[in-house]
Parts: sequence; structure tokens; C-alpha cells
Amino acid sequence: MKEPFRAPTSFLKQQLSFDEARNHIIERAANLFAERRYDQVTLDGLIRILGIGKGTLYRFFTNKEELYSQILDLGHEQLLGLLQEVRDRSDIGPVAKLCEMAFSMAHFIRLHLDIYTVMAIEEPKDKCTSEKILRYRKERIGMVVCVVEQGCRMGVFRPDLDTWLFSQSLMGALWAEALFPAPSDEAGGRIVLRTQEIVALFMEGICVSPGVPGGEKGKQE
Amino acid sequence: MKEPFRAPTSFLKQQLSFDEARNHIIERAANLFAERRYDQVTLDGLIRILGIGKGTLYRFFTNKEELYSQILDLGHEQLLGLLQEVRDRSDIGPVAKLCEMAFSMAHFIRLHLDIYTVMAIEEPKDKCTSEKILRYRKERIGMVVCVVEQGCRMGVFRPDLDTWLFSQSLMGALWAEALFPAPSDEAGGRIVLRTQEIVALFMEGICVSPGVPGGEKGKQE
Amino acid sequence: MKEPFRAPTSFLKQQLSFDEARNHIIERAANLFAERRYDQVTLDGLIRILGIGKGTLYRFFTNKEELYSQILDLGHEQLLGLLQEVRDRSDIGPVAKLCEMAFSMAHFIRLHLDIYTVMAIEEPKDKCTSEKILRYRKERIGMVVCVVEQGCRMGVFRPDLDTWLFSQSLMGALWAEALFPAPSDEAGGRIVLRTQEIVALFMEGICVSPGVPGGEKGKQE
Amino acid sequence: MKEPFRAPTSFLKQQLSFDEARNHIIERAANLFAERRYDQVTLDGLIRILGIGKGTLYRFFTNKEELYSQILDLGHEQLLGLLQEVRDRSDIGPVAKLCEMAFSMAHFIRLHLDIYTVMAIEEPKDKCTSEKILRYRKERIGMVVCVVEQGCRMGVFRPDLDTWLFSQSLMGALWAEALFPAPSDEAGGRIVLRTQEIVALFMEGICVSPGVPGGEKGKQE
DNA sequence: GATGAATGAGGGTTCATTCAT
DNA sequence: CATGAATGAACCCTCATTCAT
Repeated sequence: MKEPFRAPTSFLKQQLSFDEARNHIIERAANLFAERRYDQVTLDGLIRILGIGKGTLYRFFTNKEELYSQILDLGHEQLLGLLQEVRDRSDIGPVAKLCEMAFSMAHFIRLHLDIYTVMAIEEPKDKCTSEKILRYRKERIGMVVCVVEQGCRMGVFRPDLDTWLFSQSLMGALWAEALFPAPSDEAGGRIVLRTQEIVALFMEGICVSPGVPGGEKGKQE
Repeated sequence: MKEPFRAPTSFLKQQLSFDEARNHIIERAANLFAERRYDQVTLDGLIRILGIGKGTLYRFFTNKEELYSQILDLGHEQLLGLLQEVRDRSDIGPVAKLCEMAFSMAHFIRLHLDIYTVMAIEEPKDKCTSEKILRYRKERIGMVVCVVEQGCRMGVFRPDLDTWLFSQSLMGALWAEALFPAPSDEAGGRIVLRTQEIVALFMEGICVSPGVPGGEKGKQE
Repeated sequence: MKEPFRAPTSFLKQQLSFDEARNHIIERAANLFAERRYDQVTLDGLIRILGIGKGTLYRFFTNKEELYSQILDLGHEQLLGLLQEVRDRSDIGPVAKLCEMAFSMAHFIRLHLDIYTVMAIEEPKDKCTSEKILRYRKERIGMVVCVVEQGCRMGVFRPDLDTWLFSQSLMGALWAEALFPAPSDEAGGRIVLRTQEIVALFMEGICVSPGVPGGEKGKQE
Repeated sequence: MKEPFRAPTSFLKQQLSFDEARNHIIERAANLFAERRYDQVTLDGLIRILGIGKGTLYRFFTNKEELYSQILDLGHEQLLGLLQEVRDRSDIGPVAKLCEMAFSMAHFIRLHLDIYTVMAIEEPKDKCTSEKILRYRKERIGMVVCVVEQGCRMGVFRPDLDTWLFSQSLMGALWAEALFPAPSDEAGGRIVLRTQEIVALFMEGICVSPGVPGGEKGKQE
């Protein structure tokens, strides 16, 4: 009545391995969780889209919470793989690697906006999930840190750079752009993330001359 | 068995105006919503903490959804006020203003971590809420943009700077630090946000010499 | 927001006796109960129409149920008074009295459609109310029975007439017409109850010649 | 403290079709709605009697209101079927048909007193329900009208008879008897509806001689 | 006396989870 | 293995009733 009618033929008909089937479900579920709040995503809605039975879901996940958790796992796993690949390349330098990582990340976010939305957004709320979220976050930032440290050692970046703070800031900025593309980006009707410009911003700073900003400012709080 | 945790004296006993009472509820509620997912926050839990009756809640909010929405409104209103104040100061220059704004924002976030978590995190999911979230975000970034543009006009910042992209990136970075304080920050058992360092990062860039980063990189996606 | 705004000046301002005020409330309340189901009538709605405070209601009625009950009492009292008046007239005969009673009843029903709906309809449901409903019903029918018996004694009606069955049937028919005016009645845009025709129907019967209907039919059930 | 009254074996255990199960629920629910007011019937009470789970109810009805509505539908459908059958018989004349219909109706009412109470009583309150109630009422009266018109054409009934008014009055009288059996009827401890006598009343009228009643009475209201 | 803020029991409804088929 | 009917805990919300002012 509500929704048109979907997926009359279950993906289970295709001969998929257990893991392939699970991942298929996860990706579909991620779509839903990215669109709606956790409590607004119903398993009934999910199975209708998937074209499988209610009970079948429970062969892959012990409960709704775990399904949700696995979305994070899969998303992290995939993104971390991409970052790792870039980190381990030996054909390009640190600056190029940063750009590459930024592109990879932006690309991944746009491609899996749903999963990444869940990853980025979700929520230092549920204690047990929270720890995993934080660990994942550290792992991702760690990838960037590696490259930045390499740059420092190679004399490309300032030697006194706080690599963690920088990496975290860069990813925060990239995340902001990817999740909320700036108005001007939609110019051609096509969203173009300005990843490269963001990286450049971090490389060069914004000051006309390398002036010292707010040095006189005292400690706060 | 149930937590006998109970506010002994309801805040209603104190003579508060309607708005004061409402704000009190909002702040308490923000605590809960920052800790738990929307569906994990029950009105029963909220009233136990507030020490008021179920029905009383409905004098202030027509339903749970609206309560949630008002958390955003109040948080935004307060933060925007702070930023506005800084923007309109005439005693300091753009760089100092940026620092000031960063401090204000970081301070506010830490002080009202709960409300801000809700604001930052909340979820481009619910359509009608979503639009408000985006509008609020634009208003906040707009404050920073004002200052940056001023800096450009004054010749402090590069004239060709994409002010929006910059402002958004800065806030993304500040947000990342405030929400997830870096491990090293907790050194003395005391969280010290390195807001100033982040601003400096953006001022000066990270390169040893003002080199051009990844200029050779082609278009992505 | 929902409803325009009513009765800003309470009827309490006028100097009314306790009973007058109570009756005023009852009549207003009857309007609501005739329009909506019991559970859809809220005391909040009632006091807004009345322009009085919530607590004031409880000076007149111990609870909602009793208010409802008193609607019946008042309605019955008024209608019974009318019927009694006709019964005790000595200037007209039984047939005219029946007509008169029919007119009175129809008139009253149309005038106080709300109260009578409650009276007629309501409901062999609530046990304690039920008994009162039945008693009231018997009292009303009893009025008609008095007149019919008079007619029998005077030789106007058949001596073997089952007066109760007849009276009950007549009132059933009148009730049916008053509550659901037949389509043809609305001809002139004006509802005209054909009370007189109904009485005539009962007087003369419908057969062309006074034939005996279905006499061969056996007992059922 | 709570009634441990509990249907030991749910009717769901028996292999019933969806419609059979739904009708079973409707009939049970009709019992409750006939006994108590709408708001006094709780779904909790219903499921305890039915011996099924709360959620199961919602496989058959989208909400309480619809359940209520379907009681009317089922009751009307069944009664109309009976009346239709009589109308279409060719072995008996109009008078006998009227008796037959009266018996059918009385029989049905007593058998399904609950459903019919709901049908007869239910409340011209809820607008959307109301229209259906009126339509149903017209359909039932229409059945009687058919027979009466046949009688007029056959010269059994007066040719100038207002068939609708008559039919409506007859049903009003029958309804009054069926719903509130007269005291004398309970004589033998057994309720005996005097359906036939009521029909006879309508056939012959009550006047000793076919006198013209209250012809001098003017228009009222 | 009149008020309406505060209350909380109670009900309708949803939906994750189970389990017999 | 897959299914979906059945379940019932849990939650939001209403509104009659109370009582301090």
C-alpha cells in the first residue's frame, strides 16, 4: 500500500556465499539507516526491500543492533583498506599521498554516503558501540598521521608539526565538505568536492605573509 | 530494582517563568539525547530525572519530536549569539576574531557538549529537521565567513581565498577537536583543547616552504 | 489554534443560582455528547466553550460520568413533564391526545436532538445507567399507555388492545422518524416530521379491508 | 486480583482461514461493544477473551476504530442477506412476507443482540461512520419497502400508502420490541417477542371503527 | 469560590524477536 | 533453510481528577 513493490525475487536465489549475502544485506541496510533514524528503520521495511523473510535476517545477525554495528565494521574495513593502500605506495611523496588519501576518502564517502554517514555521525552514545567508533576513528586518523610523519621526516612538512592534530583537522575539514557540499559546489548541477583545494589550504595556510596569528592570546577556560 | 534515582525536589517548586522552566527541561533533555540514541531516550526516563509528571512535559512540548527539535533551537540560538558578539567587535582584527570565535565555539561545545553533539551530529535524516539543521549550519559558518571576508578586504588573508570553504573547514577541524579531544590532550587529566593551535595551522599551513601541493592531480570521480 | 475562541465571558458572571448554572452546563454538555462519542468529549473542550475553569466543573458534578448521567435526568424530566401535561388535559379525547403527545415528543426531540439522542441511544451498556434508562423508558411509555387505556375504556380503541405493545411501537416509530427524517421530508429544504401521518397509520392500519394478516403463521424460535 | 479468566486454547490453533478468524474476532468484540461503551472496551480485555496476543489483533484490523466499523459491516451484511431472501420468495404474499421479515429481523436481533445494538444505536456521531450507518439503514428499510410496494400493486395494501414512512415505522416498532422486550413478555422466564402481533397492529390499526384520527390538528413547529 | 498547573494511571499502537511449519 | 504468523514488552500520549494559590 505504502511502497510500490520491490525486489520480488530474493537475492538468495542467486548462489551467494554466506558472507556475500551478509554484505548485500548490510549495504541495503546502510541505505536505510542513512536515510532515517535508527528507530525509524524497521526490519519489516528492510526485508521487503531485500525480498527475504523475517526469520532469514536472523541467520545473519543476532539482532537489529548487531546489524547496525556491522554496517560500521564493513564501512570501516573498506575505507581503511583504501587508506592503507595509499599509505603503502612508494611511487609518490607525502603531499601527493595526502591528496590521494583525501580523494579516496571523499570518493568513498560520496560512494557510500549512507555507510559513512552512519560512521561519521553515529554517536558516542551507546557505550559499547562508542569504543569501537573511537578505535575506528583513531585507526583512520592514524593512516594520515603515518603519511604526515613521513613528510616531516623528509623535510617537506614542518618538523615541529603536531601530526595528530593536523591529521584530525584535515579529516574534519574533508568530512565537513563531503557531508555538506558547499552551495557553490553545486554550480553545474553536479556536486564537485573540492578536496584538492582543502588540502592546498592546509599546505599553505591563508595568510598573505607568514604572519603569526593571535600569538598574544592567553590560555582559555 | 529500578533505579530509585530521583530528583528530590522538582524544579517546578521554584518559581520559574514558563520559559525558564522550558529551558531547564531542554537542557536536561539534551543531556540524555547526547548520551543515548533518540529511541533510547524515554520520556519516562526524562521525567524521573526532572522529577515532574508525565503530563507536565506536554505543557512545554507537543511531543517528543518537538522537544528534540527545541534542543537544537536553543543550542543554535546560544552559540550564534556568541559568534555574533565576536563578529561585531571592533577592537580586534580578523585573526584575533577567528581565534576568539574558535575559543567561543570550543568553549561552548565543551560546556554544552550534549546540546552541541545533538546539533553537530543530528542527522540529515528527518526531512523537516534536516532543513533546519542545514540552515543553522549555514548561519554559523556565515559568521566565520564575515570575519574572513573582513580579513581579505584588510589584506590580512589572501584575496583569492574561498571564504566559505575555508570557514567550513576551520569549523570542521574545531568540531573534530572539541568532540574528540586528542589523546595527548588528556595528559594532565585535564582536557585542554588546542583551539589556538588549530587556528594557527590554518593561518600558516604546514609546509616548510610555501610549496604547491599535488597540483598535478587530475579530477576525481 | 484549533477552535476559534469562544465564550470569553463566563456565564458565572451573571448571578445564577446553583441549579441554573448546573442546567446551563448540562445543556451545553449535551450538545457535545450528541455530536461526539463519550470518550471524544473532553472536559477541556467543555470548559473552553463554557468559559469556566477546570475545577469549577467539579463543583457541579463529581465526575464526567455523573455529568453525563445528569444530561439524561434533565432530558427525561423535561420530556416527561410535557407528556404529563398532555395526559392530564381534559379538553381533548384520546386520539387527539395521542397526536398531541406525538407532536410534543417529536418537537422535543427536534429541539433537543442532542439530549434525546443521548437518551434514546444510550445504551444498555453501563449497568447502573442502564437501569435508569430502562426506568425512564417505562415512565415515558407509561404516559402513552395511560392515554391509550383511556381510549379503550371510552370505546375508541379496541378493548383487547395490548396497550403497552402499542405504545412502545408508536414511540419506536416516532423515534425512527424524528431521529432519521425520511428523505422525502426534506423536500422544501425544511425538515417536516410527519408525526400526524404516523399516528394515523397506527389508527387505521394499512390494509384495504380489515383482513387478518399472516394468521396461519406458527410460533417462531 | 485481575480476572484470571482466560480462554485456554486460542481459536487460532484451529485451522481457520483469515476471514473466519476475523469474523470470530468481530463476533467476540461485538459482545463487548454491546455491553460497554466504546471507550470502556479495551483491546486488552478483548485479547484476554480471545486468548490471543495484542499484536495479532492488528493483523486483522488497522486499529480499534476499524474493528468497530467492521462489526457494523458484518452485522449489516448478514441481516440484509436474510431480508433479501424473504423479499425474493415467490411462494408467499406481501403480508406473509412482512411477517417473515419481522421474524427474521427479530430473530437476528435476538441472536446477535450485541451486533444489532451497535448497528441500531450507533451514534450519528462520527461523521464518516455516520454516513455508512445511514446508508445501511436505508438499505434495510428498502427491503421492506419493496414488499410493501408489491402489496400495494397487488391491492392488498392501500394504494396511497407512504411506503417508506410505513416501513420505517414498522422497523422502529420491531426494533423497540426486540431491544427492550416488554415486561409481560418475560412471563414464563422465556422472552417471547410478539413480532406477529406488531405486524398485525400495523395491518389493522387500533380503532374500533375506521375513524379518522386527529384530522383537525394543524401543522406543528 | 474560581482557577489551571500538575499529575499519572491507563490505553492504543508498534515492532523486534521467536518458532512452528 | 526459509518463512511469516504470533507475541508482548515497551513507549508515547491523553485526559480526568486533584489541590495549592
